[in-house]
Amino acid sequence: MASPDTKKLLLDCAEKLFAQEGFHHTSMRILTVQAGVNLAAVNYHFGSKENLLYAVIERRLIPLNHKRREALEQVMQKAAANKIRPAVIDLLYAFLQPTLKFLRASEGAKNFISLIGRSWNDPDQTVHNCFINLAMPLFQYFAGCLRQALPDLDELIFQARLQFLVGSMSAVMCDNSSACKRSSFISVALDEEEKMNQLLKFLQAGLEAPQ
Amino acid sequence: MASPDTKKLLLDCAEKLFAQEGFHHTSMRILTVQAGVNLAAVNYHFGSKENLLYAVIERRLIPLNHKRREALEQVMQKAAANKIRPAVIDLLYAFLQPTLKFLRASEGAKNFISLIGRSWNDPDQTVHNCFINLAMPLFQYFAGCLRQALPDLDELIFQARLQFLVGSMSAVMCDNSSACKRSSFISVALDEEEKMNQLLKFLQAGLEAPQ
DNA sequence: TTATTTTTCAAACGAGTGTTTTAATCAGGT
DNA sequence: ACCTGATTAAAACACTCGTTTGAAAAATAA
Repeated sequence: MASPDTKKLLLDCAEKLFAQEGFHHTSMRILTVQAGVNLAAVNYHFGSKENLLYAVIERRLIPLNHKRREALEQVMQKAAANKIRPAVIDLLYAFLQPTLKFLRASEGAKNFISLIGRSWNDPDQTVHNCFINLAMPLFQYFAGCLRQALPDLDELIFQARLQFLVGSMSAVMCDNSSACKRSSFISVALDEEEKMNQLLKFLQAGLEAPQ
Repeated sequence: MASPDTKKLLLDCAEKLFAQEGFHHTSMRILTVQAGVNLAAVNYHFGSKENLLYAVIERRLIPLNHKRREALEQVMQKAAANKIRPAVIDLLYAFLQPTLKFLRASEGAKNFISLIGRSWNDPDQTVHNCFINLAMPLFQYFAGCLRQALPDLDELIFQARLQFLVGSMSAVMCDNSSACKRSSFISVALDEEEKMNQLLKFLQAGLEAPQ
């Protein structure tokens, strides 16, 4: 274990390039040159380019989703203790608040979040499958919580609204990337906290709209 | 003008493959084999792969956006005649209704809509720029109409909500693709009309939510 | 018919891809 | 010192990519 540097250099650089340029558009040559390591380092340390992608997503998504789950469970427990339904707004907050804290905490987090935001609808199977495998369990738990908060909603309508929710969320996440801003018609935007706050209100209103 | 067949075969096949597999993941070999034409046909008829993408998007998006603009202008004129503000729900309907009709009218339309839905956040510059160039004028008009329907909203908040709207819309559009369903956790879904209807209500509630 | 243009076809081109190989270099243990 | 395993380095591998070429084939015009 002589050099943890090389692995970290690659993870950080890959996180940035995958988010900004896309997974397939990032070649091993560009990646390794920018990271300042040898071309063969990726295959030596991670086995393959695809495994590197998994490592990039895993490194940040597992702790982030852990925080999210904790916050969600807290809301559910509180509701259960008071024998009331969980509130939609509380669940949304529990899901989004860790994301906001996460965005501020680490340097490459914005690139990572943008990578995640895009992965949901990525036409490329590699990226999509990797993301889905790592994100699905928590998301299904989140969906289950929301279902309990909206028990009167028709099941199909609930699922549709869940899809709208995912769309809005991933749009916001993508936007944090500098690459995404290249064509945005929005000149100056809200800071992250206020945008999250607005997303919260938007989603609450949409989810609780009359059928 | 001996063979309009080849061009149409290529456009149809490209529309399908670009939507399902992504632009870069669709090679000229696969494309031309599936279309039943020679490898060199794309470069002969369209000049390049990128020009083919432009042709694919142009063919359907220009008439579709024309319908959308007509419907939007009608809403705006009616509001102006009655000297009232246009209603958010009417504008949303004017934008989405042509899409729904379009989805039913033509065979490859679903693939096309899914391609468009993804293009908004596509990390690939080729796809993204092509889509933006062709879609932006109408979208800015649409945004202007919505702004008139929501004059009391803070400008930055309005722009944020616009972003949420785009996210939800593109999520729904992506979903129409068979490729996107591969990992969807949704077993049975609403038909297109009811989903559009639900999207309408969801967006209206979100856009008109208290600040 | 001949002449001319348009379209198709197979083959090759040059560049770029992820990965593997083989030797060199480095570290730590004995 | 020597040995051993981990890491780096340069080069090559096998492959795919979009595009181009030049001749054959088909369609159109005179």
